[in-house]
Amino acid sequence: MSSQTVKTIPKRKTREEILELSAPLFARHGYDGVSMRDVAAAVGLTQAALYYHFSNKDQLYLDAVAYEFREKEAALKAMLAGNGTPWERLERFVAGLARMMATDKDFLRLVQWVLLDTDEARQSTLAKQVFRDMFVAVHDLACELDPHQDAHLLAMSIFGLVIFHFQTGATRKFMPGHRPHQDDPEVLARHVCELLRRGLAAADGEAR
Amino acid sequence: MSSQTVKTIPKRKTREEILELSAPLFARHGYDGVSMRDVAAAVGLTQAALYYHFSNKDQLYLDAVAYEFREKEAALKAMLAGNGTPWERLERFVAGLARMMATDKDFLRLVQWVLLDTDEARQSTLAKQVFRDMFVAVHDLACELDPHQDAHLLAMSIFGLVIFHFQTGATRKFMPGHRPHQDDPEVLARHVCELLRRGLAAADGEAR
DNA sequence: GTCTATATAAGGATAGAC
DNA sequence: GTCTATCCTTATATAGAC
Repeated sequence: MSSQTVKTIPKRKTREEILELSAPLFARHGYDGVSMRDVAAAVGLTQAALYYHFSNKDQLYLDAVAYEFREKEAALKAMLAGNGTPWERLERFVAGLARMMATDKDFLRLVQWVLLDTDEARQSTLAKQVFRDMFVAVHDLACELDPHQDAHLLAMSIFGLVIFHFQTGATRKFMPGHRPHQDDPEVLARHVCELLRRGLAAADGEAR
Repeated sequence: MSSQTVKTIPKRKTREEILELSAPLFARHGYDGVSMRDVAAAVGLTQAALYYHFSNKDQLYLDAVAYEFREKEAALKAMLAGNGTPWERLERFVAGLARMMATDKDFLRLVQWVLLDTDEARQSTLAKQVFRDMFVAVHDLACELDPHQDAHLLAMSIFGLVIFHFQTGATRKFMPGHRPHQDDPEVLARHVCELLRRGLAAADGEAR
């Protein structure tokens, strides 16, 4: 029945599929490490078809990264929403961020690529788009936690404490004192929160 | 007079020059972002000449990174040597690392590229070669600072607190609360040491 | 040691049929 | 929307002269 072309249903499906399948490629190999041929092969199309959906490789990359980041936006915001004391919210955020970094390696790697990007325009676009909201929220939280500190530095330190552990994930296992349970995001979150709360002062009265 | 060929004098000069000039290129654009043509142009040779000194691009890259890392090794070790209380040594190290990261952007970027490398062999080689000695020293220092904590996690946190600030250097200026003096390595070092010493407990008796 | 010239492959991108 | 076919550029690497 119905010889009429049923073209209203699968509309725009391909474009999203391209973004979804190319994002992991860019995450693993970076912009220069992925060719249009690679993307086409992953999606199951020819190169030429990609140019129907995106004007060029740069645009495809930019959209793929933005797509991946948009996917994470809701989750990231949820971590910082809600109520409770500043410390409770900090603990919730640190635990959530750690869990996300442990779970979605591609997202972490895309962040790293963006940080290494030398294209000013591309970097500022993506930075503002992804990092800014996130940073603002943590920045405000930092203000509440300790009004006397530099909130900018403190917010960055909070991110760094969590993210750096996962950035070094692959090389950490060659370092002394490594034990598997340190890869557990909950263990890391506890470590970070404890450090933020009291520093090293918790220990016995070691020299100053 | 000696008609014998006097080949002992200018030996190996070109090879080192290639390494010295290509390392900044790889630092800025990564392995895939630099072609043999680029390197040749930077050194003032033709592509073909590069293959006299290195068997292929991979080897050139590996040697260039190792060369750059070896250059930094002495400076890094000096930071951790010497005597004093653990806290004094920590402060000296944090300040030195911050200054190095602020000064030598190329070195920082090479570290980031290595962390993103998906080639297991290449990564483990470089990681052990550069990071390990460094990490061991900080790890031992962490043990002295607080024997009750996980020294592995603590050492990584110390690195992360310093390095992450510089990794985000280019994007930090788009974030709220940014002021130029935060880029000063001394300011950062003080912030990090203060955080490590007392955490946020320094503030007034905020909740918990 | 470095050059010129070239082989061979891979890359981004477009034209035009269907 | 997707294909085939193709163009042009850039890339790694080698051969052989000097």
